[in-house]
Amino acid sequence: MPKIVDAQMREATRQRILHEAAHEFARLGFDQANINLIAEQAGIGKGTIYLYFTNKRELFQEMLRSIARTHLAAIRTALAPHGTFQERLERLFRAFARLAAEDSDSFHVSMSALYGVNRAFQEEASRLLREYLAVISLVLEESQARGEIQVVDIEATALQVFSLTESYVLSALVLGWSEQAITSRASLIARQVIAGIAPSPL
Amino acid sequence: MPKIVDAQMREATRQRILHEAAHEFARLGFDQANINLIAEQAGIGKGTIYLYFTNKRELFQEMLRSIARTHLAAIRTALAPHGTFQERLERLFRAFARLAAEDSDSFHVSMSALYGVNRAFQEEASRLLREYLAVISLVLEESQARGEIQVVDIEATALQVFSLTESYVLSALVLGWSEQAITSRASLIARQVIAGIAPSPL
Amino acid sequence: MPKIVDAQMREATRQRILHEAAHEFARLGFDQANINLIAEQAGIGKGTIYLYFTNKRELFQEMLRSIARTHLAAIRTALAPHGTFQERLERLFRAFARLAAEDSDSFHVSMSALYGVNRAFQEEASRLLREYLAVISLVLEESQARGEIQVVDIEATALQVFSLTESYVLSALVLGWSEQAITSRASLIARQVIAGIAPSPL
Amino acid sequence: MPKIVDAQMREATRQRILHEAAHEFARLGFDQANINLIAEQAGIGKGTIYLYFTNKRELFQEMLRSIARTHLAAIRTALAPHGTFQERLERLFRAFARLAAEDSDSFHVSMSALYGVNRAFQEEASRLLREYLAVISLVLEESQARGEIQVVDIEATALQVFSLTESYVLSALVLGWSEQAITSRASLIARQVIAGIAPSPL
DNA sequence: AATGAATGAGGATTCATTCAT
DNA sequence: TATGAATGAATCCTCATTCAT
Repeated sequence: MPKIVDAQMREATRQRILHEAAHEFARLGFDQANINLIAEQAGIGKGTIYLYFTNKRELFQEMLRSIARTHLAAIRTALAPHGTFQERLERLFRAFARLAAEDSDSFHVSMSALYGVNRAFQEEASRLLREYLAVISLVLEESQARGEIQVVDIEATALQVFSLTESYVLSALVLGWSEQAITSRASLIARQVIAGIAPSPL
Repeated sequence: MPKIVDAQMREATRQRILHEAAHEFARLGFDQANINLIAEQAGIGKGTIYLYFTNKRELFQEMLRSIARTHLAAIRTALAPHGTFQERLERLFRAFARLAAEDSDSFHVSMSALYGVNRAFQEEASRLLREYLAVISLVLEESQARGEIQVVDIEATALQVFSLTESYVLSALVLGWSEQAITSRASLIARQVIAGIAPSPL
Repeated sequence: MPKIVDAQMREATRQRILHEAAHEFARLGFDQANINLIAEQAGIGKGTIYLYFTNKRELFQEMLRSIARTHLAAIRTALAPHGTFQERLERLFRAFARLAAEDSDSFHVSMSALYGVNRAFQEEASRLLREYLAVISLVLEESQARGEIQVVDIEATALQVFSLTESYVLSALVLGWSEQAITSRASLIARQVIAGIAPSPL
Repeated sequence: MPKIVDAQMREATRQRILHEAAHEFARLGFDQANINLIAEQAGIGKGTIYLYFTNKRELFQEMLRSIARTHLAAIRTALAPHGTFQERLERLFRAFARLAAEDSDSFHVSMSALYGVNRAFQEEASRLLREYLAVISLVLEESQARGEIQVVDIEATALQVFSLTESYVLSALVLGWSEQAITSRASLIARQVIAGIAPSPL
């Protein structure tokens, strides 16, 4: 069955390229990243990369989608429907902190796409953000149905939750905080989100 | 007094360059932005830009500092010591929304520097972030002294406030929300921040 | 054996670049010489030149070394240890005249490096000059050992010999003399050098 | 008589420009030399230089002619018709060594024009060389008329004399010899020239 | 399929020169 | 006459992409 082996090899190479691409794009940004270097670090010839991806831009977008899939999976797992709403939020927060710590390349690249100025990728980044929000919104709706919280504007609230997790983690990274320091605040943040969503009288 | 006129002209030109630079850098990012085009749009020759800024990099940094000054001024005004803590926070949130709406170029560029991957400007961006946080921290300390809130970790809390304002606003921009839509939630966000800072028992 | 062919092709291309470079550098000098034009005249794309040489400067230095090797080989052949000292000197003089006539580009470039003001290459040029002098010095020592001449200061004398050959030839070129006109004086120059070295009483 | 004062001032400024130009051209060569810097060091505005010289090229040529005049004057003085032919030659040799030591800028610039590759100035340099040779030729003719020497080809001999002085001095400079070391060989060189010109039987 | 030598578009920067003051 | 701010032509070099092998 050489075909299957070939297909596996091909997929393995593809993943290796995506991995090294993430590393380089995270390190230098889209423009400064060097295709030749990515190929070299992936252990293939520089021409070969074009057998897997149309061009640099396409490589970047595929890498972005790949990262998005990983992140979304982590988000979905974290938000799995067991435990209280607060526990689910805490898990989400910790998941982000872990992602940022374990694969900071992916995290940086993803953030850069979202907030970076290169409008060329804004559309893709926007789609990415909407997917994130969709997952969070789903949880909000569930929790509302269960009477755990009471939300007026689901989308806006989802955005708040997102801001309070991904952006908080990123800012902390920029300031050089440890994963430990970030995670230790998970519970507080979760409580704060809930407080903001279902405010008790001041 | 031709000297004053000249100095005024010079400053006007400098500002025009900075403005167009912000536009281009916001549109295309640092690498893709074209110095020649910036000069052209500023109505000057391409060599002239180098009479005002040492090189492309310096232009970018100066533009960043210029934007930071504007943003910091807006932050300081918004956080001026009158009204309750919640009112001050609301004003801060509205100020950010307004900045983002009125000069989205500046906002994007500033965010890109903070969260973008171009490590070349990370140091400057980090300094910028610290300045933002310093202003917010000051207000937190004041409010704590007045007994309005009770904060354990000032710096971490300031970061939360920052995340919940600037990042929220930016995400909303990415999603294409109107300033109206963003501003209308100012009160809620402010309440949420306070809830997170001085949590009432759940 | 495509490898050998490739290596041959590569070396051929390299030589073609060096040749055209010598032509352009001789025509316009280091600064005015145009890399793009050199590439074009060598029949390759402008990027290709950088696959063979790091940069313009490196190209110039390599070209200089290449010329130096050729000149040194000619000098060594001319000074081969057969015939009288005067005959060897005559051969040296004729060799220089021939070099200047056959590849005036190389000759000009080499002289320019020695006497030109571009300090950037002075170190390399100085090394080049010392190599020339070393070869001549060797012959002087041999001839002295054989009792043909009597020299007090070998290095200074070598410099004299060098001046009276290379510089004389170059000046003649500047004045537009023919190789014929230059060569016809070889015998006289050789005699003069010997007279200066081993002066008979006036 | 403000006119005379003005004319004097103008001439003084012109000389200052020429002096600084020689310094810069000697230091960096024609292309790398910076007009602005020359103006600055001459204590005038960068526009002013164009009130004295049409353009950079013209400035260089004027500077060359100015240097040539100085050198020719030194040559003529050295070769003044008193003393034996050998004494006159010795004075010539010492004069060159002194010129090279006292105003190395001029010496380098002049050599660079003669032997440098920038063909743009070759015509001017050639003219310069011919003037040098004309003066030397005159002396040769005189000395021949007096029966001091016997020369077959005046022009070629003049070129030999020139090579043995200017080029020797320059080569010595390149090798870092002191003026002392160079001058001390004046007598020997002069004798050698005469030996070459009026060879006694070997 | 894999390779990497060759390509050339693209752009930041310098600096001689102009000209309004 | 003197100035220097403004100009833009000119060019080295990088690197994504192609294509012959």
